[in-house]
Order: sequence, then C-alpha cells, then structure tokens
Amino acid sequence: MASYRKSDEKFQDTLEIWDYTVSFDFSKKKLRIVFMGTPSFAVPVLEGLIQNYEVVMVVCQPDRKKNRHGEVIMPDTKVIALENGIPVFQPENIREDYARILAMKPDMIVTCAYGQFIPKEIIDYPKYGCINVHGSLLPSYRGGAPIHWALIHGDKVTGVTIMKTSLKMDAGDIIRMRSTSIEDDENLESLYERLSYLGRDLLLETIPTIVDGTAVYTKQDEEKVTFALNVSKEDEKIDFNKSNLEVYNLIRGLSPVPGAYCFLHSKRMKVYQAKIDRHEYKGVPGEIVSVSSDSFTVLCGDGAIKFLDVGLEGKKRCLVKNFLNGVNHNELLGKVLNCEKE
RNA sequence: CGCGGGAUGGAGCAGUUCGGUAGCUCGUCGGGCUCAUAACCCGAAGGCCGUUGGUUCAAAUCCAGCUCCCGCAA
Repeated sequence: MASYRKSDEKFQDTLEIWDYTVSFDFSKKKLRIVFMGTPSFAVPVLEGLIQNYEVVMVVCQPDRKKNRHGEVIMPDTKVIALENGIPVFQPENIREDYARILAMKPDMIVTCAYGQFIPKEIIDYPKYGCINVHGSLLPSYRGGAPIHWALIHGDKVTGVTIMKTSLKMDAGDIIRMRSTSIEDDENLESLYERLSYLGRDLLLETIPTIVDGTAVYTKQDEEKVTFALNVSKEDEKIDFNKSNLEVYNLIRGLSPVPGAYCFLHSKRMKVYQAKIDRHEYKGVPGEIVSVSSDSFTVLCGDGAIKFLDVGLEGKKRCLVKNFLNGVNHNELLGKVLNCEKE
C-alpha cells in the first residue's frame, strides 16, 4: 500500500516488514473503533486505523482560539476526521461528557495523545479494551512530553509503547514496545514524526493479537517509573552556565516548536539549530566569543556552542548566515546573552 | 475589538524623529589574480521602498484606511 511506503523506507532498520495487504482482510474492517487523540503525533495513527478498520468516531480536544486573527484552530486529528467524513466529538470534560462515545458501540477504543484523563466508564466499555499509543519506552517518561525530554536529556535510545489505557497517567499494562536509536543531530521535529509512524505501525501489528487473544499484557515496573511533563516556558530558557552539550540537547529537543530561547539586546531570540564548537575560548557564560561568516559562537559553562539558525522576536526565523548580514559583527562580538529579559 | 513588532533590488538589514538624488553586508552575473578556491581585486545587472487614498512644489519618510507576516499572551 502506497501510504505505508514512507514508514517502510525510513524504518527498515527497526521494523520487520509487515505485509498489510495480506494481514488486513475485509473481516477486520468490521472492527468498530473510536479514536481519541488530538495533535499531529496522533495523525499517522489515526490514518492507519482509518485505512484498516472502521473508525466510527474521532474524539479530540475542543478547538483552540487563536486570537490574533480571531481564527479558530482545529486539532490536527479533527481535520483528518472531517476529510474522511468521520463524526467528531470534542467534549470540554470527558469525565462527564462521554455518553456519545459509548453510544457508538465501539469494539475497541484507541487513545493517542488525547489530552485528558479517560474515565473508567470508557476504559471498561469496549470488548477489546481501550489501548494507548505512547512515545516512549515505558515506564520511562510517562506524561505529555516524552519525546522532548528524551532529546533534552541526550538519550541515545527511545521508542514507542502500546499499552492499556489506564486511569493513572500512562500507567497501563504494556502490550508491545519497539525501540529506535536517537541520532546525535536529530531534533524534535524529526524524532516526533519518526515515532508517530513507528507508533502507528506497532499499533497496527498489535491490534490483531488483541483481537485473537494472543496479546500478552505486562505490568509496568513501578520502581523504574519516570515522568516527562509538558515543557514550560521556564524549561525552554537556555542556561549558558550549563555545558555546551546540555545547551545543544535543549535546543534540538525543542526545535522548531516551541523553541529554546535566550535574550539578545532584551529581545527574545529562539535558537533552532546549533552545533558544538570545540575551540577554546575565554569569557563569561553567554558571551558571544566568535563571529564568522555563517555562525556565531556562544560560551557555555563548559565548552562553547555555535548558533546556526535563530529567530529574533518580531522577526522571521533565519539562518545565522543571513542574520549576520544585517548586523555589525564587531558590535555583536562580546555581547552577553541572558536567559532573563533585562 | 487582548498586547507588541514588522513589510525597502534574490537574502538579512540601515535610512523614517527634523520630507528633497536608494545605502550597507551578502548573493547573482561578467572580468582579473592564483596551481587552486567558498579567499582576494575590479566591474555590472537588479527596487514604482506591501497596498489604496490624503497633505505637499516634492513622500520610503507626514496622515488615514486595507492586506500579509512575526513574537507574546490565551
């Protein structure tokens, strides 16, 4: 199937080839699934389900208002649902407002980055259960930002987990996991996308085992639980007292959205791409110690880091190569970047 | 009516306060130097200064409306 090519090409190292055309016959189409997920991470998962099963409803968070133009932004999954003519349900509070979901009489519910805790009434309803797709190797990184934190911490390996949805956050019994290595130069955008496709594929492999009863459920080791809560504005600040490697991992772990930031001339500067600079410099943390034709180097608590792609408040994101065309190099040299607005 | 910033040759910017020949750093093209070059030297092309209207002898610059972009807050 053409739509799987993207995944197959990208993940041949981690994914045994799965013959979808043979595995998914018409009888599987009769499995009624309610999908609950909101952001882009959930989109490939939803699309995979639509192609192989009967997705009878998509549940996602309410539309968020973006006030600058008064425009309303729909969740990514809602867009897909509308394109496919699938009913959409966006309750403010799923704990109270879930009757419409049960009314669809789903055989299975799949959750993936939905954004609210799922009540017991929903979890217990479907014949084949309520299962979740999570972007980490549980029990590590339970919570809303597992991919961000794996990168920020400089982890070498991460993965996806298919498990039972539970009342507690990401605490359900594990059904299947698949790991993948994190490249040194990988950023949030690419890993996020990779894991969403990996999650889709693993889910599609797992569902048949749940239906035929061969799936094995394993309890999580509570001793090893770690959390990855959503990143805050505070988390996004670059602390130049830290080592250059830590700064580098923060930048790629938040790139391009929401973006790690610091301040230059009291203006917020987001850094989208950086590179470790192994030269020796003297100065204070945050000081711009070198300016070349296509980058400038900032001193850290340990080592230095080269900025390659930045965006200044009120301006568009641009490569430092271009950014430097508009500034006086000598004035930039010696400036100290802060993590607080002066 | 949430707050603020911006729109100037292909790119990033200056010039706007105090109206009067459009400038900088790059890129592109041509030539030169060199064993060679992303380095250096010389030269050229390329802008109705976002859009509409107003004030003026004269508007990138002052005034008003509009469009689009960006950051913050949600």
